[in-house]
Amino acid sequence: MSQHRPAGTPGRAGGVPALPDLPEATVARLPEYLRALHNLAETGDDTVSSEELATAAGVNSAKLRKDLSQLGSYGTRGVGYDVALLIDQIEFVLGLTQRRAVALVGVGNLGHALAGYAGFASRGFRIAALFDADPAQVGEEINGLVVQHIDDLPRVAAEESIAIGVIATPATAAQSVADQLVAAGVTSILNFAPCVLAVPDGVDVRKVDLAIELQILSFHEHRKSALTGLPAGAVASGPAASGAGTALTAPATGLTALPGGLAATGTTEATPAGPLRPSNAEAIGS
Amino acid sequence: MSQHRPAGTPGRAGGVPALPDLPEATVARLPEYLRALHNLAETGDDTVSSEELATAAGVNSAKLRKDLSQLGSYGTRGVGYDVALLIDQIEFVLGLTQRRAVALVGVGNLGHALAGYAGFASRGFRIAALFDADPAQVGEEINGLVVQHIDDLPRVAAEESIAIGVIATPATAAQSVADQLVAAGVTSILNFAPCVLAVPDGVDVRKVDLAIELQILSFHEHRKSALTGLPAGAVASGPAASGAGTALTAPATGLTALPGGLAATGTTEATPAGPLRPSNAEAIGS
DNA sequence: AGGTGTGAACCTTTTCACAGCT
DNA sequence: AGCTGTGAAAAGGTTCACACCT
Repeated sequence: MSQHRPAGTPGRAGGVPALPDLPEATVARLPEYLRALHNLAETGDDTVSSEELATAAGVNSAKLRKDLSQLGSYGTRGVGYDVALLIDQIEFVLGLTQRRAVALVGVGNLGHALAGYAGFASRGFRIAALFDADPAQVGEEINGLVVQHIDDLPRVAAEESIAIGVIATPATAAQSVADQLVAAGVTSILNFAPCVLAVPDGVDVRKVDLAIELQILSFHEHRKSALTGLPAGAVASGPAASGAGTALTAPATGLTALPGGLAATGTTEATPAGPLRPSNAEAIGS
Repeated sequence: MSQHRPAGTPGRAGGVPALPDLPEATVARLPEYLRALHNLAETGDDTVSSEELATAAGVNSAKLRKDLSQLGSYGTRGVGYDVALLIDQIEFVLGLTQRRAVALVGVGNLGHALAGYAGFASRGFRIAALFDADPAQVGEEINGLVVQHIDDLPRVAAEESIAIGVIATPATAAQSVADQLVAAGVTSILNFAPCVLAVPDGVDVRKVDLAIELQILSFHEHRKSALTGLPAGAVASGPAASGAGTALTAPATGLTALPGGLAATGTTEATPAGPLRPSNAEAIGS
């Protein structure tokens, strides 16, 4: 969201004891803690220390404790956190106490897979309807749901109280679909199409772009091979010429040969490859 | 990666003119710029201003300029950026001048969709091999590729120079698959399984968890309805009891009713819903 | 002893605002 | 006149280290 905060009204205001504004970074990690907690609960653990839970969630314990303290969370000093209690807390904060209805638009390749993804159901969501613009797809049954025409969206969205939409259409269709979702009352969108969506204020959009993830990895690959391959100068290949004008100086300017400092720009907390390997019954796929 | 930077060696060291350490936040945005640039190139634009490109990529222009300046990029004051040149620059930095070979493990529901995803091919990657542990799947042909048994990974990875692996297996199998990928020489992993992977130093992991994305949206939904629904006190529903001990005080403690300040914690730059709707020929799905 | 909660230091990222080039 | 490149300020996030509770 853009929404430059009105600059006043930070923490508490009236007499409400609320701790409102969870940092966005914390919000993004809570689901990971939740998953780890469910694993622990399955294996019968009653309490867990910040250290254990942190490892299971792939973060460090300081971060975890700070995150949980934001919830005003109830750990016990000297003991740890009550697993069941913490699950309830996080589920409450994330709004998962109700099973939320989701509309999925676009039942192509990826849409099909998403429609059949068991992880949504097991983690708080119910795919309530499938839509497509292609009449050839309409009527098909996937995983017990019949694909409906996108024009039926407003009616179905109202009937099913759908507030979250998933876009799995080609990029060309995505903006139009987003407009229709918003018109139908959807206020949160998960977008798998590789394009930027314009939406009104108050509507949240998250984007997942599969190719972008790979491109980020590619950067790190490039970086690593620049390090190991050629310790100093001598770049192997410049950019593949694609018809640009001026000579491509910048690549030659550097960026390829790194001096000394080793990459700190990484992506994951590379845990020490050992003990903990939380199993999880949830399957992606068939 | 963890890798606490050795604390010395920041920018340049020897005589190399390099500008090594791109900020990770910048790296994560470069692919988005690249996509936007390709759209512009298709529509015949030769140059683009930071303002235009920023809008097309869903960021603000200050951020874009800072990002591009990190590349030592060649914009022209008073004019803008040369589209073709910038494409080359970014592709070079991201290591996309070679088409990188990717191994995909797990051809279930999601794996199938990924194997058929055209966006990988069009954006710098070649799915070089498909693997599965299930003998029933082995031999199946998907999109022109025959599914091989995971045990063949080392051989194939060497033959095809595979450095990037994608995991689309159930969570239970993911760690073992990751180990096998690493053993086969893979140094970057994109993980779709809902679990944390332990990998050695020097291996990058990125994770995409579909349910987590929805849960983050759910939080914002929860937040919005807390705002509109009940301006002051009176929470409608506490957490669904799930067998915890102590009374669930914290939820009652607040978090539900927000005082004044409007949400700034959002997810997207909510662009003003208007002009620009970059079309893009890339399709997710069939 | 063991482990949470948290102020304070530190680092990264974003935003501002403007000098300086074309 | 227009637009990039960039220092400096502000905001946001992470890590440290320890007081304090059980």
